Amino acid sequence: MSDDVTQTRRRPRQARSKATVDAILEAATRILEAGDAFTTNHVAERAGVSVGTLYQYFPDKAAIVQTLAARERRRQRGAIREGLDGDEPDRAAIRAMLTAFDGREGARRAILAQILRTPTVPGMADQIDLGVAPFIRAGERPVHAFVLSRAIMGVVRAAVMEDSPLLGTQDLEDALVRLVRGYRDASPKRSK
Amino acid sequence: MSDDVTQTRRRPRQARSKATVDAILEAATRILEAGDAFTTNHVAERAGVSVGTLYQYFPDKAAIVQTLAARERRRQRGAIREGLDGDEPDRAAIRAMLTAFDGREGARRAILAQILRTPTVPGMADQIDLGVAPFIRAGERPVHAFVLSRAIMGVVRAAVMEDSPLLGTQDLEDALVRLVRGYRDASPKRSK
Amino acid sequence: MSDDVTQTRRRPRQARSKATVDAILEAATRILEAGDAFTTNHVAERAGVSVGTLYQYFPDKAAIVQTLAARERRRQRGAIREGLDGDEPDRAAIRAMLTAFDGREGARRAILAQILRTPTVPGMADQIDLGVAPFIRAGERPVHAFVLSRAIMGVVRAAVMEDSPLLGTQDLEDALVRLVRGYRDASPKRSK
Amino acid sequence: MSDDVTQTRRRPRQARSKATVDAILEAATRILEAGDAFTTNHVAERAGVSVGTLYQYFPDKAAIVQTLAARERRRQRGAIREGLDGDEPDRAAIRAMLTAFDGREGARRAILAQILRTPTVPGMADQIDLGVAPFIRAGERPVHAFVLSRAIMGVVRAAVMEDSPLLGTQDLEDALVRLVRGYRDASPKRSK
DNA sequence: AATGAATGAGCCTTCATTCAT
DNA sequence: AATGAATGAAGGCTCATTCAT
Repeated sequence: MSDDVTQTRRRPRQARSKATVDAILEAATRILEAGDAFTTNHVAERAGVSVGTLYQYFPDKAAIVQTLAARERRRQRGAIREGLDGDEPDRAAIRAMLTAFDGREGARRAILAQILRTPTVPGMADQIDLGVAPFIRAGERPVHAFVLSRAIMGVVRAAVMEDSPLLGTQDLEDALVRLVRGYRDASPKRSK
Repeated sequence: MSDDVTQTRRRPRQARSKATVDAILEAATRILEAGDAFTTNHVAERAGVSVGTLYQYFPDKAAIVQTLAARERRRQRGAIREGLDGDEPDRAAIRAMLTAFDGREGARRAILAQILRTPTVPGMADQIDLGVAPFIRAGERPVHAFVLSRAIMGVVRAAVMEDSPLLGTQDLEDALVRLVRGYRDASPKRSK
Repeated sequence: MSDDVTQTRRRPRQARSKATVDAILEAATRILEAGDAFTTNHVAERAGVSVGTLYQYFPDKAAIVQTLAARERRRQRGAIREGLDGDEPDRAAIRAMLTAFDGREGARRAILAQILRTPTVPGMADQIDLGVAPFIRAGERPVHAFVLSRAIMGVVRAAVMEDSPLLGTQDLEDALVRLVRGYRDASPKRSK
Repeated sequence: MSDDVTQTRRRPRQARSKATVDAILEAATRILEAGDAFTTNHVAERAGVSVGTLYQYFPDKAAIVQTLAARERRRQRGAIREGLDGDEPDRAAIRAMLTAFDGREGARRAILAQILRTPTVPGMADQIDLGVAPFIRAGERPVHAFVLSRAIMGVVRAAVMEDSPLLGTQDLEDALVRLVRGYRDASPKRSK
């Protein structure tokens, strides 16, 4: 539906709309990145539009964050998929996740923080599970996908939020790979 | 003992004071639990005291959360220590962490969320590292403590925040133990 | 012109804005005049706008007072300048200062009091010095400008604040002129 | 009445009271001096008594300031009187006023500021007038006492409040003397 | 007399959202 | 479609004052 890429002539308004939405999201990102107060008025101002316009495209403030979060998720998933063909898909996936935070760490961290702060960002978890597919042996039960995905996310989130010096190091990547492989290869002993 | 980060304005020396502080903390817990708006006025009201009284014992709103968080941490650490003597200290520790969230999950989750929401809750990370000591082989580098502790925290947090049905199951406990042991026993291969 | 210390948040470009700002300042004046509690909420209410609107035009409470003060200063300076061409510029200046308080003494007094009460109303003194130029002989040292200007201000302030019956009388004007001329013509004897 | 210096045995309570009052006033002074928040709780605490006790001796906060102000006035008046016998009584008086602010300028300034801030400090003006007696020729009308006293006070106040470098200089003293003598010797010309 | 815990009205300020233009 | 002035509920916090002990 909204994926319609057809190039018709009669979409000048929609083009403009797209530009406006982009401007708003870009502004939101920059504000988050800068650590400035994330208010609708600021976002609108920085986007060069009026608050009124902002509310024409987003029902409320949370919607902006959700959109940002969705974009982030999509990006990650894409990156992970790309690595599926290589000979170390798990490492590739981890590298993808970590790399995502290299460039504009500030913005990512802020988005992350904002997401954590926003009560309703549903579906987040499911999305993550998908992304973690490569880590799991076929046929394993859901609990394993859950544990592995949350474990990795936990480490990445902590590294970003705590501004850890480990971010960007080979050490961290190796450790995460070890985490995944160790889990996969360990015998699922039950408690006695 | 010496880890009480709480900055009380007035040391509650008298019985009445102690009761008041407890009432406030109890009210705060209940409000967090109920998901109601966590405002100083609400907390005070629910505690049956005036805002002024509240501010007589806590310098600001964040201090309340910090106190709650400190209590939680202390509890966890104690539980972990107890398990150190058994024959499966790692499992004991994990069980302790998970069990902590059994009873009043709502409150715990809320406290957790509130902590995440409160910018300044320093030392949290270090505390966590300490608790994770039993998982790590002596002599391992810091990166390992970091990764393991955050991984576990990530899983626990996710389970609590997402209200996962896995919470309280043997499956989850087993999976976490596997995570820890797998990591510990895996050979720390470097990337090529 | 360039002395507008006021830091307006939003420049009132539109007619409505201007009207709003005026309403706020007028309300502030009336409240000060009436001796009512000078709170942002009261000012807004009396101005017939919401607090939010008030804060759209003034960054904080102090800014309102500053604006009022700036207006007052500007008025006085203008009046003093006008008298510079006459044959009794010193008398003209004094008359200007005194006259300023004739009409709405209550308001002026309140503004004065409020200024004294507001910690940060910088530059006030310098402004005064300028206004006192006509009283001083060219080449005199700074101490003289200081003493004369503060002396006059002291008298005027006292008359206004104490609600002196002398206010508006020829006597007071004469006495002030005498103060200025006496000082100017006295030989600057040093102490022995 | 309260000047009764008789040393009876039966005044232990009153002695203690006196000590308490002094402690409170001393604490108030120190707080004013330090620029700390001048609140009744702070004053009581610093005085080593409870707020309740403070309110036992002072009906309200303003009373504390008034007492401080009264003390200050008394001190000044005394100093001025002492100089009346010398050959330059006017200079002596001025020196007395200025000297008063030498030692603990901070406190004086604060008291001054506090006085200005406190709406009801009645009688202040009259007291001042008395002190200025030496400046005025016998038989002059009230307006002259008013103008001269307020002029001097204005200069002193400004010097103190603006923390002028002139404070303590011979220049300032000379200028004030000049102000007084110039006024006294000037012919009281009327306006045309 | 003294204590100090408790009070609560009230202050300043923010910001998501609306709606007339 | 866009604008942006206006709204006002709500929040965190202070502090003079009271009163049971």
